[in-house]
Amino acid sequence: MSASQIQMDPALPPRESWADINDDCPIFQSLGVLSTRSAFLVLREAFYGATRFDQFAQRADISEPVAAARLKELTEAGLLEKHPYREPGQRTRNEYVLTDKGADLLPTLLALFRWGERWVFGDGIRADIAHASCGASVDAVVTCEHGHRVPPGELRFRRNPARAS
Amino acid sequence: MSASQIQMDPALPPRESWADINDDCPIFQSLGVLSTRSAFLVLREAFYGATRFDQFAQRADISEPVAAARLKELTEAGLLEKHPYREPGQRTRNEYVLTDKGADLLPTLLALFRWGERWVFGDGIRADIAHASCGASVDAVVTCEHGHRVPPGELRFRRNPARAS
DNA sequence: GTTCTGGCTATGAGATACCTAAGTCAGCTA
DNA sequence: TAGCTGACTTAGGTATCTCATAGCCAGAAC
Repeated sequence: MSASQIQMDPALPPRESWADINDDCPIFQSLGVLSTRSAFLVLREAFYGATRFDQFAQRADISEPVAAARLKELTEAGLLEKHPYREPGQRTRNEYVLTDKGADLLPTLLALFRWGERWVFGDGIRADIAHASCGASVDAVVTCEHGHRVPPGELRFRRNPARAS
Repeated sequence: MSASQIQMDPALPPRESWADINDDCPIFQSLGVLSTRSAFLVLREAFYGATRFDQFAQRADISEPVAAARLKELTEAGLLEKHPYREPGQRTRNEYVLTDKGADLLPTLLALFRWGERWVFGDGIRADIAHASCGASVDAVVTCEHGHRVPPGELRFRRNPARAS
């Protein structure tokens, strides 16, 4: 096997014989909410500070019906929350803010961001996300609970584990 | 602004006025290859050890035409490589293996995996990915180049930076 | 009351993604 | 030479995603 593959626990049966191969997979489940491009773009804008309907539509460069559909889905899925607010002299409006569940997608978005920089833009860096207090660029780094940086070849998949935490 | 939003460099103009808002965005560019559910599933199986056509189709639980289309796209995009090989008494076949570019999506997939575990499965953990040499669970952790673990509130977005590296 | 504006909603059409079922094709086996 | 098998490909249909355009509605402003 190549160094980029995840080692499978030798005690596991061959993958072909697993039941519910997708229903039991957290990646597949995550894609339930995130299967469309516009969902990623709406979340991107939420992280970049958008809260209002027209901001999402305009900044993500998606049509209003799509923005409405995505905001509704993401709200129903618990990634965004609708908060009514009122500016003086204006009627009540809703703003959409990230919940903890939505905010927890930051490592995923950041990993995608960095991958795109490295492999699509290459050296022509157009933007950067940095640690505000020290100025260094950030990335989503594969790390174990003991704080080790883990190279791909040292990953092992196992089922129903007794988790160390 | 909420603690989950990324701070924008104050020197930047308001986001509404940015040109090429998506063309310049590495997330958007990454979604060019990864906009479908089946692309994620095919990559998942590549990380789990699939190399042959029927393994991808069966293990990802997608139809053969979709598997063929995705393998072709991912190969053309440089995430997978086709390698002819031959087992004794068999004719030549192709195996599909992750390139460096494809393997570099591991943090993204892992981040999605962990998010699904936390927010879809909750405590009913069905699987785990661990550091083989120490046994601890791994995650994709937002970390700066100086090694700091960076909380969401301390992220800052900036454009055309002089990168520290 | 009439107008205006922000925040959606409705409609219809085109592209994409997926499925099942059937077909092709190379090369080993008998 | 006539299967057989693994690796796709083709055909045809449904569902989903997206767009552009147009409409609706609440609540100021006038």
